[in-house]
Amino acid sequence: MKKPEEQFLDYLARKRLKNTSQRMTILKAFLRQKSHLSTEDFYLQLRKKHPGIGYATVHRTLKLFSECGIASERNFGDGQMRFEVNLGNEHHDHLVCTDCGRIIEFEDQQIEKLQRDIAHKHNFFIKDHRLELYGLCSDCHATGQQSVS
Amino acid sequence: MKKPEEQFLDYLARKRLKNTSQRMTILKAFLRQKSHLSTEDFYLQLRKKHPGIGYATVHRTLKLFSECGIASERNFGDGQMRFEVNLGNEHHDHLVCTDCGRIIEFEDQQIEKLQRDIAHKHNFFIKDHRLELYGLCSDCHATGQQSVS
DNA sequence: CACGATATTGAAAACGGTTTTCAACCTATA
DNA sequence: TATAGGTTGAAAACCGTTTTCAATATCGTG
Ligand SMILES: [Mn+2]
Ligand SMILES: [Mn+2]
Ligand SMILES: [Zn+2]
Ligand SMILES: [Zn+2]
Repeated sequence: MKKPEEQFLDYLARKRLKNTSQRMTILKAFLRQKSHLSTEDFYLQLRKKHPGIGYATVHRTLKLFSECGIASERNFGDGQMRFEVNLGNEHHDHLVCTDCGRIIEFEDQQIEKLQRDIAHKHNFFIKDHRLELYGLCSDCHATGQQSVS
Repeated sequence: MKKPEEQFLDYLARKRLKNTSQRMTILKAFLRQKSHLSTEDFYLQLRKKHPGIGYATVHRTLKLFSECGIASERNFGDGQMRFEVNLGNEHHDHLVCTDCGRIIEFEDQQIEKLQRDIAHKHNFFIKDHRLELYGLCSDCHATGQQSVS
């Protein structure tokens, strides 16, 4: 597995795109951030240290990360696109706490197998899938209460 | 299981909402339509026979259907909200053809069980989940070609 | 039935996240 | 350094969803 930095630079070269200071700044920040951040949240974080970089550039660069394979776009149904770093290339799915927003990742080979079985049964060619479990994480469940809103 | 019409009328009564001709027209049309239609598509269909009914009313009424339990909102990641009639109350998941838009429904108790196991393992309380398999349906796969776009 | 309180309607505007536009600017190459 | 062409940030456009608002309809009550 190539390092993310390398993978991104290779992609830029391949597509005759340019290596700019903004792109490198965003890349470093992105690799350091916790994952599953929305574009907006990531931008707000970044802006603290790099107030000169515009939202549009952040947005475009995150899309580049996704195109070159070092990031994945996620959509947890709250109307915001989220991005996460691809560590290795293992697939995983998510538990999403609807109270505190916590995201827990999981992988289950049995489920993946059963999905392939279903697709096969319908003569369906799977290109991608998404499995998300929504509910309350251990912290939010423990109290027996959802946060007062 | 109560009939959808009845369930909707009960809901209106319970919430002290009014039984209007628009709502009844939309209800009848909705129960007749094929499921998984976007608000826009449903509205365009409806407008052919009932040009007087506005988009806002359609939108609001579909939300009412969802609230009273006779419909479910779906989001297949194309940026459009979709609605489907709840036949009975059985849960199901979807195969989504990314080429022709065909939706195939399925239900798999093994997967549901494994999901509960995962939630339990993380001490997570599941309120809802979504599982969608994206790819090519048998028709679109058979040709070996995606449609020329 | 008529009244009046209250809910509903359709058109248009507002909303919110995403994407594009554009003129100034930068990068890579020679 | 000169040039071609990609990049940038701000602002505007976009697009599906939701709200606003004045006119209208519903429905319990007299
Ligand atoms: Mn993840
Ligand atoms: Mn369905
Ligand atoms: Zn939580
Ligand atoms: Zn298809």
